[in-house]
Amino acid sequence: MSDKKRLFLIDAYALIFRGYYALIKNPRINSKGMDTSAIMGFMNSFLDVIKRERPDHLAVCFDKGGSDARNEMYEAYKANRDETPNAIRLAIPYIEKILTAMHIPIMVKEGFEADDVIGTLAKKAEKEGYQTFMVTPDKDFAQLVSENIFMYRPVFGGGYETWGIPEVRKKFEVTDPLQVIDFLGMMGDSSDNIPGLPGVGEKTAKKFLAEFGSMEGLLENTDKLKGKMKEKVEANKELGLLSKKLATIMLDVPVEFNAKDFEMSEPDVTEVTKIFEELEFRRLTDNFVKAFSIEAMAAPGTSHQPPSTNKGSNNSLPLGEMSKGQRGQKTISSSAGQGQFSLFGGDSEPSVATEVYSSRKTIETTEHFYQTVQAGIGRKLFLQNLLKQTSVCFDTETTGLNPLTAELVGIAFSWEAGKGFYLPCPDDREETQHLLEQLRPFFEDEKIEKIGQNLKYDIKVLAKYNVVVKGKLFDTMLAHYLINPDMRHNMDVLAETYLNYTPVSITELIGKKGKNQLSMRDIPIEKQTEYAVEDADVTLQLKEHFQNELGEANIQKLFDEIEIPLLRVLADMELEGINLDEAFLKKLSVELDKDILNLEKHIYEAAGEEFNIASPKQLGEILFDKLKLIDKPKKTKTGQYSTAEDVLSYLAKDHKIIRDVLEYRGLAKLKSTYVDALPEQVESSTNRVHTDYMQTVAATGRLSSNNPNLQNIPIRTERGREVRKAFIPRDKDYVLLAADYSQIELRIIAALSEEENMIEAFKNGEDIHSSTAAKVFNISLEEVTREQRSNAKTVNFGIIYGVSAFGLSNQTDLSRSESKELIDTYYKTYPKLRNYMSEQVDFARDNGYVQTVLGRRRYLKDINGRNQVVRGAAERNAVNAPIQGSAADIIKIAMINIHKILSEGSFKTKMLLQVHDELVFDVYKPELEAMKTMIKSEMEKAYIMKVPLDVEIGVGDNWLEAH
DNA sequence: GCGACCTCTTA
DNA sequence: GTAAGAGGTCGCC
Repeated sequence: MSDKKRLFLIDAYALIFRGYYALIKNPRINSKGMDTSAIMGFMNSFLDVIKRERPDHLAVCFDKGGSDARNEMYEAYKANRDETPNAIRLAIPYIEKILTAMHIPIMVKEGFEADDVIGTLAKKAEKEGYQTFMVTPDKDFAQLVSENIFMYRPVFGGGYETWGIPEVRKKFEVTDPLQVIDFLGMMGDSSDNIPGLPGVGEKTAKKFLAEFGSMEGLLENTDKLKGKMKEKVEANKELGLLSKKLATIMLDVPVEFNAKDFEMSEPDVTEVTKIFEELEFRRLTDNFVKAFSIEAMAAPGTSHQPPSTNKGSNNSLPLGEMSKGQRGQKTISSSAGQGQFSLFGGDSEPSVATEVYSSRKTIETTEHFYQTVQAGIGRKLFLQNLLKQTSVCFDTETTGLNPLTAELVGIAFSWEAGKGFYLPCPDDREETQHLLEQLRPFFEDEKIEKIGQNLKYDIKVLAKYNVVVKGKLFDTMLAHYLINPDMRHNMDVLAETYLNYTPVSITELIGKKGKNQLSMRDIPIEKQTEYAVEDADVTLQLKEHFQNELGEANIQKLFDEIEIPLLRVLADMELEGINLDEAFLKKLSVELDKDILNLEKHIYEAAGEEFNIASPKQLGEILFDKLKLIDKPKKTKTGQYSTAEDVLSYLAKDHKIIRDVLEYRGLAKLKSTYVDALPEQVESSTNRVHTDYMQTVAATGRLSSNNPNLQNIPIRTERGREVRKAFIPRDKDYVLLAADYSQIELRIIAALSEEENMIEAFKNGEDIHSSTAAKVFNISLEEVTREQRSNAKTVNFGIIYGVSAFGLSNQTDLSRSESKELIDTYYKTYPKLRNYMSEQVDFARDNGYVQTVLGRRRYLKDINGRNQVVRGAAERNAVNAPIQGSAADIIKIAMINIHKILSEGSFKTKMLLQVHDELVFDVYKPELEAMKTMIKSEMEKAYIMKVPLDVEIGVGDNWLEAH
């Protein structure tokens, strides 16, 4: 890098938009319901640039009031851009506030776009001998690139690329970056509403530039063109010249480049931290500190003093002193000078940095009394005291995350905020068992309420020691899931959000996961105590917080009668596991391998070379660049060719290679995801597969399953279905029983909407899709064709998801207008269904949430949003969440009741799996008839509505047969 | 080794 | 159009 001074000019809006849309699928929402994606996205990029580049000079440039000049030239200019999303408009003042607090120069010029401001400044700085980096993803800026002016472009997937003259030449196939203007003028830009020349796209524009060098060159030489293109270009000369003007970044904005104004200076750390905390940003504080500490190094004289700390001042407790000694060295308050805090050189420790600047409380700034209880008289007294309590929070510490194999390391207890006890477990398993026998009276006391975060885990761990946790339970994770299902529920987040407290981080304690990660057992007992008791203490405090909120949102009943009892049910199912026929899968794997190799051979032959078929990138290049199977291949959002199923299926009938690729894909997926992966997941200690049900992940109230996911085992295709044969009963005395709710979601929507036409059909036991077809097409049930039924079925499902004519036509052979007609007739047939749907949307608009039959809520923050797309999604959620969620509620009730009957009746039959509308059981053969009746009846009467629920029972020697 | 992206599996 | 989890590739650190 040359020793020239460097200026970074940041295109604020471009980075804000990019940040916002990058997170659109998974927007960051804080506890106040504010969408902070745009702020977060922008700040991440911004701090990243500073951290990477340590610029001497920089400015962030905003637009204000749009470009007067361009609006004058062309009134449609940027007119039909989508309206700025609300979240972005709200973000701007925050971003300005943060930048101001950071003392970052902000450039705005009323009546000019940021492009023009940046362009003008870049050129002026160049004259002063600066190297300028324009930080923007917007390719329009390429026209400004020169020997000393560069584009600094964030790329998807992280990192940046610098575009100098060679890069621009290559990207745009031009000799001079100025030709980028001609390029943009020719092909136009829909997002900026630059019209461009009709019929000219990227390819043609490049061709024209290569031949004529510029827009003017092209327009003077239209006689060299032929056919349609000639006519079009000649007819649009004016438009071409205008487009070029619109695409030209102006270099005469009345702004001055005074180097002094662009110098980096010391930020107001307290203020920045305050704003971040208000927004509930956590990791960003790390990044901020990191980015600016480096700058402190580069510019001696600036130093960053932390806000006043009272660290350690009131720590008179023994444990506090221990930790003070451990941590003192890392904190700035104990270091002599500013150099100490430099993170220069790469050995940075972000978590430490956060601590220094955060005003959040930590174990070091909070008075606490955490005590280690060793064997002997102390423990005896502790146990006596423990049994006197009515409500106790506990937390187990183990050697790992798998409760089947993890060993207890210690147990923490707390029943008063700020206080708690830790009982370390001996390394020896038998001695630990002995300790647990002493604790058994506590755990099995029905009268003592047990509080915890993710109690399912602790209950499973203790079950392995034959200890049953009895009595009332309060799980803070479940409570928060009901309070706000769209947020995350891990304890660190909850503590920071609700208690303004940062708990000791587990990674700080045992290291990042991977080769060097320690086990809790390797940590000194004093440290274990701090960490474990803090968890119990924090959880106890969270409980106080959440208890009130449950009442306020009317979800107490749902919590007490569904989620809490279900936790025990799930723990039992997970501990039970399911038997897997490994030999069968092994055989299947060999067969698949043979077929895959064969397909590979055919594909390589057709392609004329060997390549990685599993790489969408390589596959796309072979199919569309080399074999040119199609003129205009569809691209993904990252600019790769799309090789997705629907794209390829469309081509399949004409090309054998495509059919082979699709089959290859199917088989490879099957093999890697299921046939080969499942045997790996067999738990050696039980010889069974134990999935982990997540009770707080799905925003609608459904469960999810992982390690392995047993809720997506193939069934649709013949080859895939084979995998189900590998799920088998415990032994020859057992069979598998599968019980499925038939059309539960449609029944729910029929019942909730009180749509008589549909209710009657269900009551009469009609095939609902045929019945719908008969009504919609106005024919008798007997006259319904397969195609009509199939279309009716698609609409029925579509309704549940909030269908559009567009979506429907994509899924059927129907055209867009036929789809629209079908939907219209459908609504006429079932008028109350439509009413119900709009009622849900209205309810959400008025209340901000929708709810299920049991009152489970889902908050829809975008329901009154201005952005069409985002609001549309919220409206579909308003329709779908109560349906999907009510179905989830109902099967949960059934599971709880069935589990109760099975355990109280000491049946040998066990419930093993839940797949949203299906339950799978390992049934002891002598109990089979009783089970069939009991399960069907319990599931059907779990929740009584105006539509009867119907359950289909299947029995077999494997999961497939049971269907 | 980690994360983004793409693709594919289920209800 | 709703709700999930997982595997392979590829670029980044």
